Amino acid sequence: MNNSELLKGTLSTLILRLLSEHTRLYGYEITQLVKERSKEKILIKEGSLYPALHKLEKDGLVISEQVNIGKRVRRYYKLTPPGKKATKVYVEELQGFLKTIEELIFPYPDSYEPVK
Amino acid sequence: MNNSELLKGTLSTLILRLLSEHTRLYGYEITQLVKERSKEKILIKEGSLYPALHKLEKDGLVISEQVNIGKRVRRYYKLTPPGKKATKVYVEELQGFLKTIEELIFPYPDSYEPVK
DNA sequence: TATTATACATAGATTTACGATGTATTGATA
DNA sequence: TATCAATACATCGTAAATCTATGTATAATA
Repeated sequence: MNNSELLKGTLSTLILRLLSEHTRLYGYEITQLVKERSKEKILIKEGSLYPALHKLEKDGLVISEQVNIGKRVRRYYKLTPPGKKATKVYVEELQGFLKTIEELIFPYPDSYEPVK
Repeated sequence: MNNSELLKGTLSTLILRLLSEHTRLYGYEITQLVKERSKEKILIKEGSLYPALHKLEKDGLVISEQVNIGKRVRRYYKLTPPGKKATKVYVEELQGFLKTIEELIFPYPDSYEPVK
């Protein structure tokens, strides 16, 4: 068990959520943003990020735009209208899931009766 | 995105946690317990549960004991001493992760400055 | 000049949960 | 009594997601 396992299923929601609070973001910027805002606890690897971004684009939830910064290439991503709707749905789903897991993980009232 | 993806990485911790609050549990009982306590929101499938239990046993975190109930067989699982320690570690790790994700997902102060 | 940071990308391995399937007993009900 | 749902175990093959490792290249800094 490690963060990478726990991260599964939450990464795309996380990306969408971050995009929903910024006009546009590029890959490296996302990794730094997550790193900073999670206090180094979540470090998204390129091998996870780029495939995830490509999938989001393939699914029409984000669109990308290549920008030249000097000789360097930067690919900016932003939400599409369907992406904005999906973000709302996914975030709510994730919040619900987190709440459910917390209720299961944290101590609970002793109302449980074993299956007979 | 669905619960099964979100569940990844949390299932074994969930099982360990439930075992830490009961002397012993058997497979089917665990599915029902999770179903009940999650208000039907998390339904653990046999195809997930048994491999997970077997892995926990292989790793020495739980031990099982076969009990005959009439002609039917029941396999009870309980924590080993290392399993108890691991439970504590995993649960804390999961709680930390949930907290981190929540902080990332929920609205945050606008202190962020884009990477230059 | 060498190293670190920036910035993209992908191939292959690993992990994990699920769907489908199988076996068998028990209890309810038609 | 026959049938179906619930109980109870298990495994195989698949799909999805992330990581490691690797590669390319530019920019900044020591």
